[in-house]
Amino acid sequence: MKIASWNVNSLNVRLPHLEQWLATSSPDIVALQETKLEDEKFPDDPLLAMGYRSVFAGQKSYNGVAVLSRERATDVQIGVPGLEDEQKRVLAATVGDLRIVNLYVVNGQSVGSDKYAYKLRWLEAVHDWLAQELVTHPRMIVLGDFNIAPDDRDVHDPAVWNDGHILTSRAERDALERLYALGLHDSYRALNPDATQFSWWDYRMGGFRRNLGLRIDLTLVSEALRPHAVASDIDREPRTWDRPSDHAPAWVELG
DNA sequence: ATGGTTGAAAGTCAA
Repeated sequence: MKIASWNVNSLNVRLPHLEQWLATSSPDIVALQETKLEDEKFPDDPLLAMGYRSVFAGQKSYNGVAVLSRERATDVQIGVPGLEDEQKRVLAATVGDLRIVNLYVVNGQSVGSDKYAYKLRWLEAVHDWLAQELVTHPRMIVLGDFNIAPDDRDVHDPAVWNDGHILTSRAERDALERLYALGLHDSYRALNPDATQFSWWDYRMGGFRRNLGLRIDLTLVSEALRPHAVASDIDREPRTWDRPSDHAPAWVELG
């Protein structure tokens, strides 16, 4: 059972890449972020032709999340209950005996900005919600674009990506560690303790060519699933394709 | 990293 996350940065542009990647990687469940598509424009027909059903929550131009699955998804939840947020960043669904929580975490722009404050508030709301959700759904995978690099192993240059920097600031990492404290474990790091591999490279300044990346796309597994997580990796190949997303797919395999 | 690139959209905003 392979479960993946990919920020596609416009599903309209990236559908051919997604199709190619689905054909070769054959995941069972895929969480997509930044689809940037209104729901009526979601390409559910071509995906269904490849054997994937879709549930989605999108908007024009920005944000947008979806879950693709070979098995039908049920109990779809859009957004965090009780959190006022017109931005489509959260989609949860049950697939088989797994609860899938797809997150497109707020970027935050820069430390101290209004968007940074929004990011931290948003993460706190997600934390409180997931604490409740885990009671009823112990077999949970929380995955997506977290827009947080967990520690120095996850950045190309810790001197640059430090406490003063967005995506690596202490408060952001504290928020991520509060999710860990719920029993949500970073499967990639648990299975690859010494590896440095990135999931995002800035389009600018030849970021990918020079491997100036961060690992910000995460697949967290709940305590009940941790013993079943047998492999986790990042597939950087789609980042080499023509007109790529700036993110690569990250995945976890449950045995 | 005080620049630069991409996407959506039609001048900028978000990342």
